[in-house]
Amino acid sequence: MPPTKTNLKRQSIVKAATRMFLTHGYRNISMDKVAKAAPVSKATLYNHFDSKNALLAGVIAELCESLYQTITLTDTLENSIEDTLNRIAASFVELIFSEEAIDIYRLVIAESRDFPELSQLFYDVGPQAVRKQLEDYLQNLSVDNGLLSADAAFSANALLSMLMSDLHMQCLLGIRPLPSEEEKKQLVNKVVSFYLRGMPHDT
Amino acid sequence: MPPTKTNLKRQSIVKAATRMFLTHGYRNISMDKVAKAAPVSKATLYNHFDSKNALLAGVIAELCESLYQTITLTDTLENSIEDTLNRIAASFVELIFSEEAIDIYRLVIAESRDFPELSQLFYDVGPQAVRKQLEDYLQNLSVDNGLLSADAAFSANALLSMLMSDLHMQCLLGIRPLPSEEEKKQLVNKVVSFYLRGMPHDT
DNA sequence: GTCTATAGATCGATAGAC
DNA sequence: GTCTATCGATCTATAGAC
Repeated sequence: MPPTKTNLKRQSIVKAATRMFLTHGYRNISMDKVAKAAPVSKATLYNHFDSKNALLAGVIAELCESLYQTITLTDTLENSIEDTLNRIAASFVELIFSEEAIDIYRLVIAESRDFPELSQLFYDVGPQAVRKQLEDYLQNLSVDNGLLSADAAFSANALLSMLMSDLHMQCLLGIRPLPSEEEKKQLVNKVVSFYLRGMPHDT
Repeated sequence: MPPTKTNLKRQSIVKAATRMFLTHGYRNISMDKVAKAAPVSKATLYNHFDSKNALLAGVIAELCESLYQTITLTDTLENSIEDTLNRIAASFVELIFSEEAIDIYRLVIAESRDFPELSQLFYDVGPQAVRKQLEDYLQNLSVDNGLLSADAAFSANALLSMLMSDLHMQCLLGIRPLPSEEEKKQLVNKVVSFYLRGMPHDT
């Protein structure tokens, strides 16, 4: 896709709409405001997106694409279980407690009744992708070492849920700031060590 | 407060607004629609609530009050730890996977940017109240039996977080139906047994 | 494709009669 | 207190000139 003048306008529109939707919510942002911020005329805006709903769909789609690229860079080195879980946990915590991830989650939840397909998209490329990755790792671990029970799905959910804790709820509700690097580090350490004790094992 | 005609009107307004805000979201419901559904005239509506924002605040306040009454009925019998945790877990799961609780949570999140004080109210009388109750129980347990580490707050969070699992996220996103009684029962059993293994203990 | 100007509907909130 | 009627602002979306 060559950077024609039209495509540049489109990028400008999506960029402005993304920022405003994430910051102030879909319902609070009018097409006038998006056009003004892009900056393009409203006719140009409607030339690229048939409706405000279509604009939201485009915004969410691009956000999910970049979200997915952020996620998939966790490697599966041959370290100890504890080290690997710590790395996965740390990258997960880093992801979900980012300003952007919180904003996307809030936006998708707010519009989930009117746009369930966007919720599904977000869930598949975000939480579900991470969960699946961890589940596969735990499943292989079970086969190789006989360390885990057969229920790798439950184990993966348990770990990720504890990493969210109620910190994530508070951030989502906007009643506390995002955790500091130190807080995130402590959270990961506590959860992983708790988790390892709870894992079924032979000894 | 006697059931005067005015109070009945007010109740009717709050009831209608509650149902419509929870079902369709605050931004999608106009004061005209609330008045029509109550049914009262718009002037009467504004006589009881100075603004649409004030109406939302009233609705959330009443919802939180009834939410809190639903929560505080967990008793602290002198049963085994496993039994007690199972009962607390079951009542928590029953609460958070109710249609109404999901709707309130979604509404509060959607409006958290514009009404952080409502988010705070919801958190205090809902999640925080349950968490505090469980934390106190675990704290006493620690003192009495020497069973737990000093960090009762972390332990309480871990249990409640696992009980939410990603089931709660999916329900919040509206991409799956509420869990059946059987699914909730299995979730509680799995989580509590996993949790008990992870608890620090002497043996 | 992009612009200005505007249509048509609906919003939150209010005035004045009873 | 409650009603009908309406104001001014703002919304999504479109028409027509260039």
